[in-house]
Amino acid sequence: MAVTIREVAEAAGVSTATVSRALRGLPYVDDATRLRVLAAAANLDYVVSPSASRLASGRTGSIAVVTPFIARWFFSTVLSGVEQVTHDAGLDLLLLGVGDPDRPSEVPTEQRLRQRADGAIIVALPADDPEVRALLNANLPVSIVGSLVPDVPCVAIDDAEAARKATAHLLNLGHRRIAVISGSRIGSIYTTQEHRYRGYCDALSAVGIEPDPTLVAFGQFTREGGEQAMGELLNLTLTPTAVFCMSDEMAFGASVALRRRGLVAGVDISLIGIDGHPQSEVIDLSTVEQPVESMGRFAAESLLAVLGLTPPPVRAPGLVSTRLVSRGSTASPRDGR
Amino acid sequence: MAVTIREVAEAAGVSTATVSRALRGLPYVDDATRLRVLAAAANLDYVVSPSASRLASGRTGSIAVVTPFIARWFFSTVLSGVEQVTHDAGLDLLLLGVGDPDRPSEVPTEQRLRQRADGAIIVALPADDPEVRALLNANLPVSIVGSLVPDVPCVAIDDAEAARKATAHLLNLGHRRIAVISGSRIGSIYTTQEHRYRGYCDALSAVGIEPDPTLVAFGQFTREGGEQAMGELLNLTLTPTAVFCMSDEMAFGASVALRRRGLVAGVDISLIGIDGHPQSEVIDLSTVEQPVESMGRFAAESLLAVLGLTPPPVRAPGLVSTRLVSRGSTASPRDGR
DNA sequence: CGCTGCCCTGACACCGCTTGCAGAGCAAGA
DNA sequence: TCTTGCTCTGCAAGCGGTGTCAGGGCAGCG
Repeated sequence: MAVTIREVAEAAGVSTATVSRALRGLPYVDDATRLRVLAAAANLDYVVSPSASRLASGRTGSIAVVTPFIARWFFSTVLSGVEQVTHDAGLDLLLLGVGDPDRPSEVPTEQRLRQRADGAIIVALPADDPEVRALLNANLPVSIVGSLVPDVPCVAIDDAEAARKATAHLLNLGHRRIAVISGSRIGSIYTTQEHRYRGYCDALSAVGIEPDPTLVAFGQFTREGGEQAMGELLNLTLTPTAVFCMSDEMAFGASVALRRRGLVAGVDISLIGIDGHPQSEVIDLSTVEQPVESMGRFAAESLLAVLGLTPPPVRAPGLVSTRLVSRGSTASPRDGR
Repeated sequence: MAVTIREVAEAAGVSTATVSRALRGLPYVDDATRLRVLAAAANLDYVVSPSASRLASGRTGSIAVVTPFIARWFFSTVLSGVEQVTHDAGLDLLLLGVGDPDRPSEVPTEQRLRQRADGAIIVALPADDPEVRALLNANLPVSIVGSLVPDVPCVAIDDAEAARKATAHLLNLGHRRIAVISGSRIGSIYTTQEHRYRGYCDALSAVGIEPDPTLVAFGQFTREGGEQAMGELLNLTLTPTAVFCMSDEMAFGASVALRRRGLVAGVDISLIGIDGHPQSEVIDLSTVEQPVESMGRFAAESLLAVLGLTPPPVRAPGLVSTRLVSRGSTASPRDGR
């Protein structure tokens, strides 16, 4: 069926071992021989069988991305960054969803992962989940996007700082009653929201404001959730003059809630998110931008480096910086509020 | 290192052949034996080596998604649908980007694809591109999202009809000078825009309006492109009263252009897109919705059926229906315009 | 001229699993 | 009792590469 290394060997008049060496650019192959082999291979449209190669060498030539979501902007953008790198490096990219993210028992086991990839990129999975931890402890090369774990290459933003920036921006505009739309009420395994909540509190405390628990709503990091959370905040007797949303998507939902009540973001209530989602510009939403695609690229590059396939990237892993983008959705509070 | 089938065989007191059969649920294995094997395997944390299994059986147990984009909403949403299905079926999902989409010479060759996947899902790639065509002609099981190709399982919307719906909606509201924001000026290999342009023209012709070439702008199917295209339309001496954008993302850009000039969609100019992008609700954009995630799921299910892994899906492949969603961005033209 | 050491090459034993084939055991039918 | 036909199991030959090892050729050196 498919053309095998043996046929190439025969066509080039050498042994299969030599073909293997020539094709992979190993040393100790005469230039003339190598050329003959390359020509024969090209001539026959030969492609090495990855299965055979994997079996024999133990290397899979592919890396896995383990992620709880695929369609959401943050995740697909990370994925896109990863793909650019793996594509250029000639590696296969295996996409492993985690199934229902609220029941993360679907994290692939180390054995399963190791059998199909040389390394894995873990996107925004909680490092203290037992299954994730098991993966990290296993000596499978891993690179992480979205949280910091000691002794593992990571890319993440400083969640607390990003939240502080956003909240401080609102404070600087003169807001004092600032609500926050967080993820889920129950202590989620995802730590992002806790860090961001801390940053929010820190910013308030810094100007002597006591965080008000009634000004916390929960939006599940989804647009719909953000919409509902904003609805709840608007039902308070004393409504906030500004809302810090822990993600742009929730801010989008919040802006829908505002519109439904005839309110305008940046006029009646200020709104800020975190992400730098492309749509934030569309609705003129202030936000704290994070370089998501390069984070994906960087995670992949770090992993390749760990695998010894490339020299290590110039920048050291760790925290990447965020940037406040002030747009029309944030303004000083109106008089009398 | 890893546990092999031999160790399981030994632990269960049977041959490797029996282990293989028992684990895969093949017939002709005594129930008691099967149970013993299963227990031994579980006990040892055994996972079959996919490389070995692939090499021996010729089946890879994985399917490939070939796509020009990953981060864009339509594509990541399709991908998400596909992943749900492959995940449930226990198949590996290989993600193959096409590199720079304007130079689609990076479409993987049949040989390369066949070596690493049992079948492929091709997302929104032009069926008349020579490399894509080569893939389709090869007898590798394939399923297509986004265009219709004879004798291949496909899911797509009727692009012309969707465009007709959108345009007719504007016409019904009383608009007569309706512009269109298309993809790229040069005859792109992607046929989507041609079909949608035809639908636009058809709708106009149906009410006796001659399509006006000066009312066509090009937005590359990106937000930025849509913004620029709308800018051009607004610079016309005789500006349109409504604009049909061939995608929601371009409509998002268009709405930014409007805002920058202090215009309001649905008041000064009507705007409609195609997609049903979740953000369309956020900016109150009228659109023609397509069921993107289920399209991905359906493509995957069809492929599994072709591979003989599942019974064929109930619904026949082909065109899926779209739904006009009328929102605030479309309204009757103001008097005097 | 013989020896050493370096290139280059081929033979061949795996890698871990699947599968065709053959054989054993056993029940049913002749 | 002897076939016949099942069910169940093991043997062993691959699948298509990789990597170790040994060997041949040849230049350099004593």
